[in-house]
Amino acid sequence: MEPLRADDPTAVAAEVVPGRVAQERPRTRRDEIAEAAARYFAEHGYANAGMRDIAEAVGMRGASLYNHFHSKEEILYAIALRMTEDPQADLLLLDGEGGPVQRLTGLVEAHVRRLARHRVEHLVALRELSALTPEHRRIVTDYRKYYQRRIRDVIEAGARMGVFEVRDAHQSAIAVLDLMNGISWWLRDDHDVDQLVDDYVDFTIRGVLHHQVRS
Amino acid sequence: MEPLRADDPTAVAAEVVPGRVAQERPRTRRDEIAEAAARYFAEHGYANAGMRDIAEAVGMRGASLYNHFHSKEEILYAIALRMTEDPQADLLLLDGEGGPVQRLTGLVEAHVRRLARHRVEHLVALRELSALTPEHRRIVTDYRKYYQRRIRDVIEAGARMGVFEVRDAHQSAIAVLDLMNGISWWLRDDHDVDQLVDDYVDFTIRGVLHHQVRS
DNA sequence: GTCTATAATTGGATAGAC
DNA sequence: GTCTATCCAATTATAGAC
Repeated sequence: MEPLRADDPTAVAAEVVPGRVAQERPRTRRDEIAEAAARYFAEHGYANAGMRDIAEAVGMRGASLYNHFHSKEEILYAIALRMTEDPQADLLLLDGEGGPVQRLTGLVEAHVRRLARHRVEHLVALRELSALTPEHRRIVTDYRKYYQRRIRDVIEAGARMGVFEVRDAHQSAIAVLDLMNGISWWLRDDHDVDQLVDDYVDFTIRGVLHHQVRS
Repeated sequence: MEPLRADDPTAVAAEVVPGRVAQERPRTRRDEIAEAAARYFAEHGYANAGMRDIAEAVGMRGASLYNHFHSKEEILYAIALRMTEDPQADLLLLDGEGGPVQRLTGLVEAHVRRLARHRVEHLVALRELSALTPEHRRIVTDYRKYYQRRIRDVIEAGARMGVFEVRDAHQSAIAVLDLMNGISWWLRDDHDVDQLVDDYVDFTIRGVLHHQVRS
């Protein structure tokens, strides 16, 4: 018989409809562990992190972690899931006010700000995908694909209206995402986030998508 | 007493002066193992690859690998070193003919083509940096910093001449590199490389760096 | 240089008291 | 829910024959 444990994160994932705003939950012990683990994973790599290391970082013994997570992989999954699930809420911006330029600009801003806020978790989610179980990896990947598809669609709409100039909206969407996600590899805490946002709106909207600012 | 083994890759690294063309070596058994390992690392992750798995992929037993490498980490290091050392040769293009635009265009082309040729090794070198020993990681990182610095310098030169329009050459160099390196995460073998090169020259030179093609 | 066999250690996970 | 103590599986790496 399976003992009673913390909720399976898979269940949480199933409840969230892409495009819906994720619920703000109260900060639990689980979250605290996941965050400490993310910091450790980011610095030493998932594989080089022992359960004892993670436990120490949060001030308990290795065995106690199993009251909050079934396994080490589940900790990683919780991190990766959060970093792919939460951004789905930002996709509402693509149905918001203005045309494709304003909408996508809003999404880029939100994406970069969120990434700056959760730099380590974001890095871990990107880099350690291959450490997830196939099932968990699939769930995370599906979210990512949906997010990318939505961006491609705005780009396509903008291209049809003549505000973007692209050869292939799919390829451009990839470029925009790679550009933004690259940030998590080198961002430091002392970076000016507003400046960062400005730069990346410029790189993506005016750069990759060749939007001409009308004067 | 240390037994006689394959050359320490560190020694190879020390011989190469950044900016010099790396020697073309005859294809050794070591290279064969490293390539097979890279494919396995790319698919399953470095940590999930056992020496037995790598050995099987190349048609031998686990113990036999130790005739070619001192450790599993050394295999990874050989891969990572090759993927950071070889591109240094392309930096010669930055001292070549034409102005900053032509020179950097040439480098982007070379970079993307090289990346397409060695997609798996490139991905592994990027993603598994944290699995290297601190010493090895430092060597690889130093090469990368030098490469990035050289790109920043051409961008700065182009900006001074008015052919590029950038706020901060350093930040632009990062964006250009992130954009290109992102390719290794999603590239498939059936991709049209010429098309890819055209797209990424456009994304970087005309996009990120805002170079206006004079008509 | 490759093999079989095995040493040695790490590290995820569990048992059961408190 | 946290602890101590421990199990046990996996796996890097070595020994020594061929």
